[in-house]
Amino acid sequence: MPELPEVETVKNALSKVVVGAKVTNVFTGEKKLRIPFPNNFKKIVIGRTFSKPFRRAKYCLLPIGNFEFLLIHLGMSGKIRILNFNPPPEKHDHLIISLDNDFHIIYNDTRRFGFVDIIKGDLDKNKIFSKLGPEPLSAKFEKTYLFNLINNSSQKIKNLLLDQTIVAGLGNIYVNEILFKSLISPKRLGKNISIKKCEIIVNSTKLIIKNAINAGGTTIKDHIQPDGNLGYFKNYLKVYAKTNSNCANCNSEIKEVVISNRKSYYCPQCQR
DNA sequence: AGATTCGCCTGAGAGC
DNA sequence: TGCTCTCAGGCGAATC
Repeated sequence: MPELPEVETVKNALSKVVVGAKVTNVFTGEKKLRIPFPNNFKKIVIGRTFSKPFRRAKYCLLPIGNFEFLLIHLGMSGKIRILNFNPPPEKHDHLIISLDNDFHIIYNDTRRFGFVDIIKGDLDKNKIFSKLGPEPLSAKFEKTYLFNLINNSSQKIKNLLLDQTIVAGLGNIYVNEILFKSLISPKRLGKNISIKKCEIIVNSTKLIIKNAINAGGTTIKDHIQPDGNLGYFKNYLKVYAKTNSNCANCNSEIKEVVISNRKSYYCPQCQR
């Protein structure tokens, strides 16, 4: 389930092979992703040269020209493989981009919640990107910013942290871990969180996201790094999918509860 | 307008 | 064994 650290891992891997490389061929599968490939996709992409990829929230952007980008979103089950030979398409391979340096970028997505698109123009004016909140690792994501956005809210903190317009890139796994580290219940309402607690949340977020990036993301079921390795942050998870195991702090049982149709895992003793 | 729910999709795993 | 059911969850659309 690719969240920010998983996409960061993908972006870093792509950066090593695509910069300065020219697209020589493009394969697209028959099946429609969440958004279909744009018209003339192959025509647009073939012959283009990539410059340095970057990431915003859970999106990976590969510049292919002036204010023009190949946009990749991995959805739930999207994976990138990078190979130095031209592979026959496997099941759920939806896109293969062949480069003049003999590397091949493969987009594979079992559940097809992801998409690949081409966008143009200033990102600040883009429909997707203009709405996103700050990156969790940026200076803009700090306690006063968070406090001002949530201190009138009757929504649960779990939902507020998943809201991409508040902070961009967090998903279910990391929000569970962040709230555990912050000792705050996922059910606590935004308006009942002090600025001091906001500071704790912000610091926990930055630490967990940094550590997850360093570990190559989290492999629960779907995520693999583009080199085929797993994401090792799974080894550091304290609560996510740990129902009935023991809390690392107090040894009492981790509980699960459904909030807005999504599983939350927490320690009722430690998290208030 | 803000909050909540639904639908998209496949495969793994549970239960019978 | 094989069928049916449930679950995973990012995100935008639909609905309350």
